[in-house]
Amino acid sequence: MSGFVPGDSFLADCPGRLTVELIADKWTVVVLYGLSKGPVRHGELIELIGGISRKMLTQTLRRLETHGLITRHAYAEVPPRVEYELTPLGATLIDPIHMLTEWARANGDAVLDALEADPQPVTHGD
Amino acid sequence: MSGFVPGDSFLADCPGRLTVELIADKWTVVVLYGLSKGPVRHGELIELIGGISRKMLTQTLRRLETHGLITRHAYAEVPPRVEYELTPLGATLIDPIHMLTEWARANGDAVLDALEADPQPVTHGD
DNA sequence: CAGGCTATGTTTCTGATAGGAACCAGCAGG
DNA sequence: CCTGCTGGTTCCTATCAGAAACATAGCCTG
Repeated sequence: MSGFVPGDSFLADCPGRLTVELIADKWTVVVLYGLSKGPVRHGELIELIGGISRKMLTQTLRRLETHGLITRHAYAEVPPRVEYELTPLGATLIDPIHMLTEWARANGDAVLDALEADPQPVTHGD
Repeated sequence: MSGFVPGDSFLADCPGRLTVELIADKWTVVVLYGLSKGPVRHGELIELIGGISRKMLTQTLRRLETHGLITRHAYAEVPPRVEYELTPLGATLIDPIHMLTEWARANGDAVLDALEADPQPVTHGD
């Protein structure tokens, strides 16, 4: 192998690995980013994120809630108002998430550029 | 909204957002982590990662390759030997990835703990 | 008072995707 | 000739994502 020592690896069935699989998700990262500036409403997230359906947003928020990363505060008003907010635990995720998003912002063009340059051999295509 | 200014947001259809969706993926993060120490063979990744099928690994590697994050070097030997390695661009992802994995390693227990504590209302379950 | 509006969430249906297992290539060795 | 090694692909199915319609529940309008 390469330089992996037993205790170093989260590459197995362990809490760390499961947690990576929890947040390493298309919508999860974006939602957490959307919550990184403070409490946000459901509808605000829909507009802010763009492209996510209500279903996926609710589903993602629920998962984060049950994992203790965000809280859900529903005000008993009409029309309903629901705010989501990072928990202290969830707040510690802001830094990693921001590093990722900053990297994407900085290198997004290079990545898409490489994609254009590679006309994808299409090994078994057609 | 909260504190999002127009230029700040990657929350739209832009290179940054697309790139986040590229790497914010269950296997992608783990594979990149597996490659972070140097060139690794296909079979090594299978064992190292654990739980990934050859199909998903190949698929993930191909996607990373076409996006310019890794290179694939196939040696014309028998039995075949194929090594994957981060490109310079891909290497700049190590820091963000490691921050994420370190967070997961540190907080994995807390996350799973919260999951146990929340017996998930099961809104429409059953 | 009927009907529409609001914001959140759920249901339904369908197309895409992940996952597993079997199969393929190509050569070395018994 | 048959087996094994390694990387990769194909097939099939269970699961998931996405879109759109429906549900709720009170307020506002006509």
